[in-house]
Amino acid sequence: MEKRKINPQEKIDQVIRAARKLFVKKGYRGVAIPEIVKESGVSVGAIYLHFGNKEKLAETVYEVTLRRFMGLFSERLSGKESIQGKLRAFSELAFEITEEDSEMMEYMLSVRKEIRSDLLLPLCSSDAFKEVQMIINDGIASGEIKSGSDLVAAVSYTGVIIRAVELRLQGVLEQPLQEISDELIKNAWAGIVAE
Amino acid sequence: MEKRKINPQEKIDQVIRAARKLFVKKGYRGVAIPEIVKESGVSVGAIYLHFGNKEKLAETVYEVTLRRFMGLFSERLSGKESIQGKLRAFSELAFEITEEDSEMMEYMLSVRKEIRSDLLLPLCSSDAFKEVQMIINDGIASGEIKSGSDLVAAVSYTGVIIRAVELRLQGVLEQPLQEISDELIKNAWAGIVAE
DNA sequence: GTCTATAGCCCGATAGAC
DNA sequence: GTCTATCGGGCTATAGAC
Repeated sequence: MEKRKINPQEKIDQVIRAARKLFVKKGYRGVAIPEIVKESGVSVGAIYLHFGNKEKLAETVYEVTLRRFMGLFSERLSGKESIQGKLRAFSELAFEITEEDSEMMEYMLSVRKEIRSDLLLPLCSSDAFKEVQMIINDGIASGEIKSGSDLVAAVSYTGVIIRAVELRLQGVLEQPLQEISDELIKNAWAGIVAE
Repeated sequence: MEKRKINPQEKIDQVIRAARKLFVKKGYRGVAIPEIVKESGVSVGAIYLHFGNKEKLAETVYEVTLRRFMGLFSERLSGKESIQGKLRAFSELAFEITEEDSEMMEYMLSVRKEIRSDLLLPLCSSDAFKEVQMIINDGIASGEIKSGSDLVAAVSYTGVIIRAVELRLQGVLEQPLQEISDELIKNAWAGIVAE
């Protein structure tokens, strides 16, 4: 703890942050390694030593971001018991991240199959979506959510939330999402609640 | 009509179609001109003669696709009088294009600011979205849609529809959208209808 | 371990034959 | 008008000094 020799992990984090920022702005192929060098302050050699190549770097950025989001989501979920409360927790987390770490949210929505890697699907279609879908399954089972396809219900609910995030990031929605959070969550819920 | 000399417009269209297909698959920067040559059967020289450069080609692809979508949308809207009917027309058009010309829909959802050009916002945030918002404004004025922010209502409705399209294109939704169209449209409407 | 310098490659755009 | 051959530039990845 007292040793204070420069932490290699710190450099790695700087590279990941810089890379994500640039990927969001210009896309994977639009970002050259020398740009990441300038943005992160870490040299080309160090980047290739730690990440191997550009594609591996992108995959690491993806995994770190995904892990962080799922961690935050789990935290928020704990303690919530009602279906409605869990879905509200998901929505409010999405809104908060959008306002407080818009770069992270923008990255999650913009990751596409630009990279050859087949593993890189848009974050919000993968684990987080599955988690929401399980919550909705429970809601249908308990009768709180109207019966029908559970997938359709999940699409309907998350659609409202994610679209709001997208349009906020694009500047179409000018107020912070927290200010319209209640209205949005009410609409999303109204779409799927049992009458 | 009998002259039958090769139509230059035909070649242009082939290039546009090929370029859009490849842009969807690999992103603007991921596509090299020689690939477009191979896909379209039109030579490098001809492409540069007609489009000037790669960026202009991308802009043309964008404009042509936008114009086509807005045209189809206008057609569908004519004759519809109720607010609910107009919104249904929008939704069903989106679902139909997704199933019958998935490349066009995927392009519309995937166009990002990859190109330097500032004019290229995601299609579904621009004119089509504004059109839907006007319909919703009318609905609020007439009392069919619950009062509140008109933007929020538009976000809520289109969110359900667009998210369904996205997940269908990604293969998460396995049935054709027409089969779940009614359920989706009912959910989207339930989110914003006056009680 | 970390850097800079550069090799090697591929792309966009053009020039000039037909 | 349409083609092919090619140039210059910028990229990723590596080699070798420190």
